[in-house]
Amino acid sequence: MGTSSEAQTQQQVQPGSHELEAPPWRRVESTIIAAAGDLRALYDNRFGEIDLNLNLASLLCYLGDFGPVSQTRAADHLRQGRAVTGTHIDRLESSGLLERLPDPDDRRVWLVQLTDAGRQAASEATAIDVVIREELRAGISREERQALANVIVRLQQNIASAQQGTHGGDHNA
Amino acid sequence: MGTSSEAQTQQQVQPGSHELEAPPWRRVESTIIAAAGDLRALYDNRFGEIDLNLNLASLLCYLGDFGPVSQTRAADHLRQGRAVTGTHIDRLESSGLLERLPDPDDRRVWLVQLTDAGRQAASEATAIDVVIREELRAGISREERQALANVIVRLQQNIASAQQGTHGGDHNA
DNA sequence: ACCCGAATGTATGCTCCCATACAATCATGA
DNA sequence: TCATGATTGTATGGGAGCATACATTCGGGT
Repeated sequence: MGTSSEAQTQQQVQPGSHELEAPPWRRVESTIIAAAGDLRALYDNRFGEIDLNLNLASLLCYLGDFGPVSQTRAADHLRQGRAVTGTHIDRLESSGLLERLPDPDDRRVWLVQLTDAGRQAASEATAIDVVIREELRAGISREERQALANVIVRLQQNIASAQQGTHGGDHNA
Repeated sequence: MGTSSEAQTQQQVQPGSHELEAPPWRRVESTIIAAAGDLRALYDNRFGEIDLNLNLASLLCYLGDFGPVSQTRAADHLRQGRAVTGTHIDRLESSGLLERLPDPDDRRVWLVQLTDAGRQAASEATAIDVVIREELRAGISREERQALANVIVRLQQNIASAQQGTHGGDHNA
């Protein structure tokens, strides 16, 4: 909040009063969504310092931990579409952080593998992640975090069940 | 999601084994982000049945609860930019769910107000929200939900603090 | 009266992701 | 062998949000 001209764009937090209680569905659900947005923004900003974002860094670290894998495998792991993952790999490849090797057993697939620079970037990304998590831990005990994750996982299961009952609806024939 | 050809696109949950533990940062932070994405998708799907999405519905209900307001005020409340809020209002206006009244005291602002159809849609949206929240509550006690929200709010404060220390980086001066 | 900073709503460009469609390739069965 | 279906990676079109830039209008100071 250096300049005042950016203030209204940045939706700065009211110092004293949180406006979270006001609307009818400012409840747990929207709290989670809002927190997730802030979280993602924080990660993107920090990873931006090494010319990455959360998804790029996740991909990089996944490749660092599990050897060369196919793009589809990486996409499944990151819970993203194959197309987007392909473009991510394009970018990281053009940055020299990874390389595509042909799979000797299947001419359709590329085996994606980190380069030395990629391994370096992955370790930097991991370091950044460690720092962020430490900052976020302030005032929150390990038990609380575990309980939090526990409840959220159950929540996710309920979400999945609810989604099955939803049935998009607009898809005809 | 009836046909099996869409299955791989939809990253359906593996019945038996959750693959959540594998990667190094599949921790609380990414759990929250993932859950938020699923949550948003669920809301969007359900609200899609009345030709809305989560943000549109939130805007609608906000207008329903708090009388006519300016677009900037609505944008601040929904934690969105003014531009996007403007386009949302455009859409809802062209759907006949709200109308723009000139502010007699300030010729720059539009006072946005629900129409009868808008009030109807808002009440439908609220009903949908109630149903969803009930589905999501399964197996999660009130205390757990409150503790969850409590921790997340503290987490959000930590995120905000961390963001202040981040300094986007491309902003000079 | 006039001027200059601030605020409102809008247009534009950018990024990110999804969903679909497609060619190439594999794999299975007749 | 060869035909059919499934799978991999990619191209394309679309939706959604952000940040910036802009014209218009307000407000205060001189």
